[in-house]
Amino acid sequence: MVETMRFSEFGLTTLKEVPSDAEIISHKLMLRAGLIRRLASGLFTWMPLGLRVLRKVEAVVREEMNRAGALELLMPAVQPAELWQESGRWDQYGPLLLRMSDRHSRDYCFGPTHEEVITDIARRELRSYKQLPINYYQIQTKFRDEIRPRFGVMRSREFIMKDAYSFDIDKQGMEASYQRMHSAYTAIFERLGLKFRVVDADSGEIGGSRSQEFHVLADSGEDAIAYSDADNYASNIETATTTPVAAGYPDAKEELQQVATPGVKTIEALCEFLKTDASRVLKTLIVDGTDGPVALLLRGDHELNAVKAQKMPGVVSPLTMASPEVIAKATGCGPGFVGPIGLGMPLFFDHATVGMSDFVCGANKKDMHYTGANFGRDLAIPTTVDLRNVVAGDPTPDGNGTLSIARGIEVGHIFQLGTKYSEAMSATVQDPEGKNQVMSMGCYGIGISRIVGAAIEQNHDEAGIIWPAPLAPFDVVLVPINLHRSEAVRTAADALYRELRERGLDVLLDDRDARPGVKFADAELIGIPHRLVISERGLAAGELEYRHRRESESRNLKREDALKLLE
RNA sequence: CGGCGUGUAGCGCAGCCUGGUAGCGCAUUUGCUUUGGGAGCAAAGGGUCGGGAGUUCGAAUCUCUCCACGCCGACCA
Repeated sequence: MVETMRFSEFGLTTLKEVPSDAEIISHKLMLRAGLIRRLASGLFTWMPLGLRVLRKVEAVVREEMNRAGALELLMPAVQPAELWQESGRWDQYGPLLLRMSDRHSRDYCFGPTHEEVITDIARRELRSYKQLPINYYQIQTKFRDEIRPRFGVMRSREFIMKDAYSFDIDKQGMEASYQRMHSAYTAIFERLGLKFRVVDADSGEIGGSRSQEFHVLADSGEDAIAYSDADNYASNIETATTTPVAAGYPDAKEELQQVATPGVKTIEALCEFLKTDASRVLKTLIVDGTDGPVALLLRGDHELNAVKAQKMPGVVSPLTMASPEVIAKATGCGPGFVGPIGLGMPLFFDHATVGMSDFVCGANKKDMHYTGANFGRDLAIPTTVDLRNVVAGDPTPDGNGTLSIARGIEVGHIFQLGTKYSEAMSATVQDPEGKNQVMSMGCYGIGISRIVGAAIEQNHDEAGIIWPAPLAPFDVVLVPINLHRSEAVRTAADALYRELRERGLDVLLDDRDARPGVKFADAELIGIPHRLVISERGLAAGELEYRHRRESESRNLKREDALKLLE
């Protein structure tokens, strides 16, 4: 049966008004253009038009993965708890993991990722180093019970992901496999026509050593990335570092003084109250530690970086701010008035506190702060560590460039896992000497459904979506004017429709008995790259009116020239 | 998980304060007119007013409770 590409039979309903819960542009446009419909929080149906786009993304990903030598398979979405207990993640993963049990009260989860399953496959299938390297991948529905699903398919709970897992005999092999995926990912995002950037990243829950993220650049992105074109440095803000600008400490000019600051608990309020700047305030954050609370000290205008902080010795991970009760017990005052002077707990000072003098900090007494505090006099000069988020203008780690900050949507993430899972689950092969070796793994994800949203964030205008050609649900839309009244238009439209399809193009024929304005508006909303208008007027002149979705003016072309343009 | 907010026709909303048996726009259906940028006129269909309980002669409206959804926060001294 021939696939229907006639608008009247396509079951597409577009919306003039947007459901009020849509926040970002891609979510709004996906609903208006009829790509998706929401079922429940974080759950979406892909409607026929949206599914076509999703399939196009999959096709590109699949082609490039195959080209890179990866093997496609399909694992179950539902996974037994035993495997997760074996890797230790059943207890570690937390509420993001959707757990369930069957009629025999056996525990399962809906897979948020598949390291355990693939490692189980690998330890059963792979016996010899001769079978390596090998890279398995799948395109699968995943479920993560997100704290707060939002932005449509960008942060949904159920989503489609391409995940790949490489197995090598040793670290060198793993690094080569990783590099191959790095290249494949670069090829994928280039082919999809998206502006993206590769950045260093934290490996988080998954674990392992090296990891990099692929970000589609968009202001609505949930991640901040720090980069410098001067020396090619790029990192997620979670892991971005800078060079400590190690100045000495200026001599103290002020005396240490206690001042009453009743009810002044925030840096902002403190600056207002004391008429000073946040950069002249030392802020003290108390977090839970393995042996009681720990203090983290930052310049007042800097933000704590949780990923860095939870790596400090004695700090619990994930990072948890100490409760007011704990703070009161440890400091004798409530939150808002804590300072490092005379504070009896481990102190970690951020690099950027070096060089602070005559600063303001809490006095460890309710409603009191110190002014004129100085290192070397009021408290010892500390060794400093990296605790904060970098900010625009900071030098790059090697000091050759300056950091800029951009926002991105994480669409790909590649990891060098090493032996974390293979060791826990005894995934070994025999090496040439006949000894069992634990395999080295890599894992590589691409958010298929998220890419659709990300592409729209990057490609739209007031009228609607502007698909990059490789993602477009249709290549061409035919808009016949007065189709239902003009025999000539109908004949020409049908002929053109057949001819273009024979040439292998995805053609949408807008055969609705609607006014031209309605058809134009819908064609623009759903973002088809090429538009051909067929009218009696044009036919008389042997011409078709052509307009590319990115162009603002249409032009009349001879039929043959128009066809050539679409090749 | 905490704070705030919202649930009334497929979608967007009004009505709720001050209780009296539900309305507007878009969409849908029919007819006529119109036909190159989201047409006009006329008519029609479509609602357990999120669920339950209560107050009342009477509840979309007041009270309680549950549910769903959204926004903000969970980075702060």
